[in-house]
Amino acid sequence: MLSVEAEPVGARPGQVEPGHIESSLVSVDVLALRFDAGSGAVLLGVSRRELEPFLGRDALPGVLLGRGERLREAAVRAVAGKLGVPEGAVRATGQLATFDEPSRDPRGPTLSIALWATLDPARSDGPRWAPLSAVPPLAFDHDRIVADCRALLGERLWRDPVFTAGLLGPEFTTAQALDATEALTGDRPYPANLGRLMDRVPGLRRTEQHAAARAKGGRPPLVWRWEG
Amino acid sequence: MLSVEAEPVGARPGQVEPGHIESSLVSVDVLALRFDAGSGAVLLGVSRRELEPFLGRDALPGVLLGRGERLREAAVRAVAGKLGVPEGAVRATGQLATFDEPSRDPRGPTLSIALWATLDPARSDGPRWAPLSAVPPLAFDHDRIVADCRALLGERLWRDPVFTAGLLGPEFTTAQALDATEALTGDRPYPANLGRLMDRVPGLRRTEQHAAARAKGGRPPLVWRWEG
DNA sequence: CTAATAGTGTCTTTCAGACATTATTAT
DNA sequence: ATAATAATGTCTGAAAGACACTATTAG
Repeated sequence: MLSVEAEPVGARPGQVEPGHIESSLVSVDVLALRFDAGSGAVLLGVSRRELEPFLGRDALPGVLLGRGERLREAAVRAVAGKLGVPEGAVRATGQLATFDEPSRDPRGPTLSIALWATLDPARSDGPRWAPLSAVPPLAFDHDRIVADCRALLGERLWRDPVFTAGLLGPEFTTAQALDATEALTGDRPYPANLGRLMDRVPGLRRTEQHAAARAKGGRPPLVWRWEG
Repeated sequence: MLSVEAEPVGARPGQVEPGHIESSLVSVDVLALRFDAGSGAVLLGVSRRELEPFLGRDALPGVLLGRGERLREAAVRAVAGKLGVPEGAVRATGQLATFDEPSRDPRGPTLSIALWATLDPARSDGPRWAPLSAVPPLAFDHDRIVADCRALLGERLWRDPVFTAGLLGPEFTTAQALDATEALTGDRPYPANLGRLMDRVPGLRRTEQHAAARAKGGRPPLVWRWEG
């Protein structure tokens, strides 16, 4: 299974000889998500490329995985280096999928492991954030990565408390929950139905508090909070 | 917590200097599944290691990913080289999760990308197959990989027609469907309930045919078939 | 008051879970 | 007939979907 083993000899492309390791490079590309409570938008962090290829184009923040480095370390490094987000602002990370098209990077075959990262919006302001529902064209195959992974993120919301709490923060209103759900799934649920769904999320509690009313008037929304 | 699940971000050791690329090796480890229609067992292909480390122990079939090689190619190569299964016997493959514990291989940091592969049982006989419900202790962290991925396989059955058709073959009986579901999820559904679930699987059709009766007598089961 | 926003009650449909009952076969 | 195996009917409860109605705020 590893390089030091002899593979059965036969003319197969991609064959690895013992001692002579020539592997694809591994990059970690991050869907860095930042929930703006004010507008209710889920923002995706993008970075302008300062090198060829795709110089000047937007791209997902990504780094090459270092030897012995863990995926989430690399994701934090990417978010810090490419978006300027301090490491402490990364609330949680997790795997999405791996993209292995050999021609996805013109410099040579590169594996891309896509991770999500949820950020604390108070500590991750910066220049380049795009609403997840209107991401500009990106470099490499990142348009495809975003499209594929957006569906995965939509499935994860409310099912994975670590992701959901990381995205929405320690407390949030029903209105914000509706906005975030719409941003990730493309579909806005009915308030009553989302409320029942949230009642069943482990660790999430409906409080008696109401948030401050909005500028335009209207009943103030309920506050939800994670316990533990 | 499962490695494939979300992780909160904590303290991180180790950094990588840019410009000096020294990446972890990438191995592709395969959960090669073979459904034995006779016994109703889902069998996992394991290979005995012929080199250190873990000499003589069983392990998942795996290979190092070659430069520019696709994950699917590597999975087919692993199954062919380590299990002796001809390439044409691989019906389908897909991603499961990535395991990035740096110490998972004593020879050095190695990323493991776990894939599933479904095999044609008629063309993939061989020496070492273990029921998925009774896998022997494996080398490296493969026990953990199997445990984590078994849950993912259970979720995929009936939801992913490519996986399900690859596992069960072009046609199968209700009894076999019950057995396969029990093997992957650990839970045997009621026949009526599984029948209704299968009625909703796209591309799967309940036929009017009955399979040959079993040796012990009893009503012959219905045959299900994929269309297209 | 009205407009805007949000929460609640409830009906419907879908789906999973759990049987009891009926059907078909070998012996 | 009896045992073995499988299919079917039906009841229950959980969950999603859809909507009408009520509640609370700013102006």
